[in-house]
Amino acid sequence: MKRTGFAKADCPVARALDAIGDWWSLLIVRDAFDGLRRFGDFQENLGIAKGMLTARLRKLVELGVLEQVAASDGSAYQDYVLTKRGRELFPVVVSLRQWGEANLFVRGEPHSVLVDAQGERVGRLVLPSKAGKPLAWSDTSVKKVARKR
Amino acid sequence: MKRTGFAKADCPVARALDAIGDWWSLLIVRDAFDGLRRFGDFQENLGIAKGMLTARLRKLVELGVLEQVAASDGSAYQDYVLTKRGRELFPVVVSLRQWGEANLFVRGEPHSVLVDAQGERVGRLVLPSKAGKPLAWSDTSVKKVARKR
DNA sequence: TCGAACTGGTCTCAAAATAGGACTAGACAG
DNA sequence: CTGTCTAGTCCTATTTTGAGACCAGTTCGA
Repeated sequence: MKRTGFAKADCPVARALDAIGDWWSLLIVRDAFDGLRRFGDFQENLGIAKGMLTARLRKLVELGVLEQVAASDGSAYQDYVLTKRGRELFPVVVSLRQWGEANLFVRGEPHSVLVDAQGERVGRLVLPSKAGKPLAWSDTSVKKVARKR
Repeated sequence: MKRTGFAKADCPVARALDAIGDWWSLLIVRDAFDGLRRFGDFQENLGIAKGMLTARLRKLVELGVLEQVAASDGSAYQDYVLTKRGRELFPVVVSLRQWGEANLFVRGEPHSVLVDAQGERVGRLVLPSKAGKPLAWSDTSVKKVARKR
């Protein structure tokens, strides 16, 4: 009766969700992109139970998404910062943001926005094709690997 | 002691995760992108408990991600198909796939791949800038809305 | 046309995950 | 030194999940 896992799935989507697809992990990553680094910062900002946060941070460190480094303020404490692997989650966070913006706010309702260095709102993520035209869902399909026996 | 919710958060990422950020919803959506439509197909393919699946499908229909339509095979049953809102989750699923491919498989380990109409593997998602150069995490920041009082 | 099997659920129970808070060891500030 | 802050650990109550028994309506096969 264990929670079902997908760590061994053939599908990268399933593995990704197995690794970071819980209620908290991506919010922690989002906060890390926002510059939060300390245990207490995450805990206060998310309102997460401390035991939960401890467990999630540990898992994210194990996965290589975050790493612990000496605190940037010179104290004896530790910071949690994104690794390269963690920073590669950027498109995941951005795609969720864009879907949420477009679908979960009533017109005119305020929300935080992602801006570039000039303060301009960024455009939408696109999946480029060889030809240069962005690919839509209907232009693609998933090629499965042969099933194990 | 209810599971904490983010349905009212200012941050679109938090709302998106509140809506679809659980263990099953995005896998159901992925399967829908793969062409699955029937209750039994999802149940068999995911190995999800029926009660869970019933609850998740109901929630996805409520959210407007899926809708129930008369079965395409002419039987008296129903199909679950992606709505426009559901199809807009495509970049979310693709970004998870790409992160999973790059980070959760050992070299040479087989996995399913996303291909275009010609059978070519698709490229990576990019966040375009005005200038045409793709934006990276470090080129962006989140502008928060003023806190409610 | 009838019985068997399939479909899409509901219901129940036990196991696992989560929320919330009390408690604590070491760091730090005055 | 003393009190406070940080980053946890540990405990308990509650919620969520997993697994499967059960069931009504639909479809199939002979």
